[in-house]
Amino acid sequence: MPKALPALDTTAPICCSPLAAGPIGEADALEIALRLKALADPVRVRLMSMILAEVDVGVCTCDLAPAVGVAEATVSHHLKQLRDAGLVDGTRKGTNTYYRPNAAGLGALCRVIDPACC
Amino acid sequence: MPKALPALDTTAPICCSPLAAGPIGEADALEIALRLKALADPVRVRLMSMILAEVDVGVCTCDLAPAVGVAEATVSHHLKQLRDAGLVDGTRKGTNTYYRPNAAGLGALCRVIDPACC
DNA sequence: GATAATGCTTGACGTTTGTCAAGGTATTAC
DNA sequence: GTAATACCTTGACAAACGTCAAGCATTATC
Repeated sequence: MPKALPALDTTAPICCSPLAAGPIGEADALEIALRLKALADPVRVRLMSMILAEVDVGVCTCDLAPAVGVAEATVSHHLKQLRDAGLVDGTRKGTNTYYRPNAAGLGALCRVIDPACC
Repeated sequence: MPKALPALDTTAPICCSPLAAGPIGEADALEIALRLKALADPVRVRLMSMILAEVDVGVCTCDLAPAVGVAEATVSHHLKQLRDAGLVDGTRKGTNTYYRPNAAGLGALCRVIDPACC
């Protein structure tokens, strides 16, 4: 019986010692795990790569849905998770919502995983 | 109805273009997602931090289980996932199995997420 | 206003995942 | 050889997740 995971605000970039700095507490582990989980899905990985590829233009849901081959509602659901994890930003322009990568969130997550990387 | 994820050999470090290099295919996305998923759990994040902290000594299951507060069988289950994802290595010495981080696997995963990081 | 288009939310479903108890397999010590 | 220790595997159950259909909000166009 998995204990229910608490709901947290993960929109801000993760901010704690890197894993290699020593054993971390339950709270920090949960913060890291929630952000990793936000990216740990094939569809979301592909969405992220498309958003990163069009960093200067921005991409809307209607473009992403056919590109990954799932329903628009599902894409919207995935984008919400990426947004809640602070990995992408969405800005509305007219009827379209354009998504861009959140460099701070991605970089912070990367630094936590492997401090030797930077 | 989520389509069943195929089983892959993910013990080798991920080896494909970083996300920011452009839209990636389904196969690569799956490879990345499986490795991220291996780390996307609070217990596994804590286990990883403990293994990283004792990189020169190595840690055995019997030490890890009480430290994270779950049953030994559960720890073994988590360690298997980390091993299958190529993030840690386990070597048996007598009755104990000692775990060490797999720097190549961790570094490669990090590079895929954020190429600006290295 | 009225209509159409785009994106988000809700509900339902089947799959996957995390957890532990119980049993199994080596390896060491006597 | 026997007993004990350490680890892994299997089975079962509950929680979480991915997917889509249907309906709702918001905005643009007429």
